[in-house]
Amino acid sequence: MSGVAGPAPHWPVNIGQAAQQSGVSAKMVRHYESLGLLARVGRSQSGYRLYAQADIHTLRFIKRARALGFSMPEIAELAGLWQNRRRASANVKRVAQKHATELAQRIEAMQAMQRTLAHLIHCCHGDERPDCPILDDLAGAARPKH
Amino acid sequence: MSGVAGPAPHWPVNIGQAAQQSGVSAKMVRHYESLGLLARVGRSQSGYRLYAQADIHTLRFIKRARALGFSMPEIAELAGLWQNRRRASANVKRVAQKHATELAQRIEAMQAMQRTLAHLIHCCHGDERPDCPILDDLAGAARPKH
DNA sequence: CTTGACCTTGCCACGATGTAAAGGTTGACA
DNA sequence: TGTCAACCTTTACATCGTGGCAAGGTCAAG
Repeated sequence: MSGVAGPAPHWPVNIGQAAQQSGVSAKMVRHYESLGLLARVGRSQSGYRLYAQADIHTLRFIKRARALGFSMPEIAELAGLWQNRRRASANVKRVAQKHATELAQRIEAMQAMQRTLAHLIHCCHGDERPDCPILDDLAGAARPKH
Repeated sequence: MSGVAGPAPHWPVNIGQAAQQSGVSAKMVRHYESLGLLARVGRSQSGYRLYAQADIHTLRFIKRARALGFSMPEIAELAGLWQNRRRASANVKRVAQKHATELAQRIEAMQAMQRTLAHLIHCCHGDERPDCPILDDLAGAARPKH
């Protein structure tokens, strides 16, 4: 089963192994736990955290959700739904839809910036002379559009 | 001259007026000063900051550059070029070009997220049943593409 | 017993902005 | 004169996700 390289570790594992298996840094594993995203894991006699395979799955879930840009509260909600066998997929879809909408808005804002930038860059001859439409715009020259 | 509403203030003005005239919050005016973006302004006998019209222009410059997504170090560089009469517009253009490139990369990353999200959302029927391709994806189902 | 790799907790940093606290200044008004 | 509100001052803390460092405990191998 363990498609990852290396000898199959014997479970449960310490945080280093958990980090390696999940691709999440040990630091962030602790952080997720402190946020309540990860159920509090067991501890060894000496206080080391002990992770079962289910915890690794959760960590991978979080990592994938982060890669899609979900915020931590959103991930918390998604993880809750994930572990609830009686969930309605509509709830999951709603969270994803909301995130997608916000993402689209941020993209649009950045694209607006980029359009303006591209225009200014296009207008700037970019030589040794000091005249520069980019600076003129930033200075609020508010010069007529044409 | 003062196209902004209200009676023309008598210069120099306090930070509140400067904030209002420039559209930058008083908090951020102080912050920009601490970053060295704004030349240290004069002070009244009682320690109040005093702003001349040139300072308002600089604040508007910073605000506009922020609106285009430039970082504070980039704005510092741009402001330096702005105030240097012997600048080469090529330097300005280089800064803007670099920013535009980074912006494009971030936009692309977010669009990649959005494409995946849109696909997953499309696949999720979003009803009361628990089956959900969104959660399946997050759980690393890594199901075959078809 | 020592060494080195691992783990623990806790604090600081980023970037840009907001909020809040605790106190000084100013101007108007009774 | 006293008072009050509006303004200013500095300082500290919050965001969000991540990295790094420090001081110390644990464990396994030599």
